[in-house]
Amino acid sequence: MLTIGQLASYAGVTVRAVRFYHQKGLLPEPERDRSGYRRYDSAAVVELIRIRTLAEAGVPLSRVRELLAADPDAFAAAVEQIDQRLQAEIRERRRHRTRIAQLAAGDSLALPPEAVAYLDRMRELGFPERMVDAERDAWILVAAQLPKSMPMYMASKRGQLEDPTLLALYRDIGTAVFEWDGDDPRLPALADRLVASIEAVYDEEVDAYAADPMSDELVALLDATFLDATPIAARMIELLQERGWRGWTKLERA
Amino acid sequence: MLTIGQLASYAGVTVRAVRFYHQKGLLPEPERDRSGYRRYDSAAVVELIRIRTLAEAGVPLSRVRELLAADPDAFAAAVEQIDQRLQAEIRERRRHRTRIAQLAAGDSLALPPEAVAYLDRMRELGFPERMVDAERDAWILVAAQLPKSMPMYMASKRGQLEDPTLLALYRDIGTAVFEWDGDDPRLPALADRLVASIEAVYDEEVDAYAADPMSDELVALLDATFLDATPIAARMIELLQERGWRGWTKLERA
DNA sequence: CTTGACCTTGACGCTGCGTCAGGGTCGTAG
DNA sequence: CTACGACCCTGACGCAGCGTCAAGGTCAAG
Repeated sequence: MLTIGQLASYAGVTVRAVRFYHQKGLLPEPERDRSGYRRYDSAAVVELIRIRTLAEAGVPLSRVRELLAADPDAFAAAVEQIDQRLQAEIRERRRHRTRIAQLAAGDSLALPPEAVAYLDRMRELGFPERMVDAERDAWILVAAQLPKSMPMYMASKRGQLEDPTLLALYRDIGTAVFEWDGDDPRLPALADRLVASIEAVYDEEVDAYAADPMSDELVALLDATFLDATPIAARMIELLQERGWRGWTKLERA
Repeated sequence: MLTIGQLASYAGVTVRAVRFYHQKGLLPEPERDRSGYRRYDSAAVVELIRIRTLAEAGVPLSRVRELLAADPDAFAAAVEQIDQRLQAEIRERRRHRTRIAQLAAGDSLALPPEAVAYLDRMRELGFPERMVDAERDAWILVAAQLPKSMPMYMASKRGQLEDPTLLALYRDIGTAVFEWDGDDPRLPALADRLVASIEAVYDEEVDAYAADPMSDELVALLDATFLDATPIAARMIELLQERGWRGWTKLERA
């Protein structure tokens, strides 16, 4: 007759695990000897090895109990289901791997590759780091809500970076955002240039964006981010409104 | 300013998760409004999305905290380590899949395929089911301790099944095990036949088994299984001893 | 004023055991 | 005979990462 320690070592599990299986009703409690020790026969080793085999195959213990008692058909069906679960877990891990592979660089935390490329292009063009950071944070918010639209947005933004007029405008907006006060006298002129560029592209862009529209909440969040980020925000929105454009993130003709 | 519910929905997590991240120090507790509600700015959304991105990539929360604060080099090293872990988990699931694939048939619970094949061959040859079951349980014990030796054991056993003399002996032992009493008068004659077959193969088999020897404990366990299983066991061991062979599972010249 | 949707803290539940704590028991060695 | 180390016993807490009540307070709309 075996003690619990011997049983456990034959089956390759810990003593604690054996007691746990007793508690869960997976393995029947054996007779006790006169000092209260559990005493097992060799059949218990076989049972325990069966339990361990299923458990090691990733079967939850609650199902192990069913499986040990199941007829061959039910057993086969259960095995099939468990295999499905394992496959799903493998797919999940694979997705995680590709995801963390993208995390190698700092920006890509929570951003798709095309957004990382866009931010890198901004850096190449000499935009200041804090402007890139602000853009990054805004795009993280968009990517979380509208991941499918990110390629479209990024293609559009990258195109704008290659237009010298727009590029100059962006640079100046960057300077204004980080260095000007809300009452800076240069703001109206900047608003004029911005309105001109909006009017040049608005009609085609609005169609592209309409396919997968931002929720009102996301628009409000991005507007709030802008207002939090710079003292010129409120004034700039006012100036745009005076010029016939309402909003910021999602501009509309007033 | 956002409530906890809005924050959570922007980041795609549950309210409970946000509070949990606060509790774990992953996300700083924000200001409260006059009624005690937490109020968040949009930067909190970005932080929360970062946390969620790492957590979804399978990073344990304790490491998420480090990672959010880590410099790029440490971050890259940590990412590498996490990737290793994911790969290991994938390999583990793959092993589990192959393992449960073997479980499709009942015997293969805890047995390698060659053992299943051996048991199937026994069935083909008309051995009674309970004898096959007894063999199966014994081999489960061996496979748990000496998995690498199973091909060798099974090759040996399968060879023996194809020898007509040994086959007849095995059938008769099976009958004796399940149907005779310990004092059956036919036992001495059966012991004579068994000894003859042992002596025919012992010297070569003993070398094969010596490469990866059974522990004394395993031998004792298998002997105990035999003694538990049939009333003829004790007498048979006696008769073998009279004929110069000690033991059962592991026979030695006395 | 009521309703229903939110917010608050606190506590327990889940898996599969690991790890004390605070005992008793066994076998062997001195 | 006693001491020692290696076992055994039960009971309880701990772990991750939240989900899910419980028992309230708050807010916006009708």
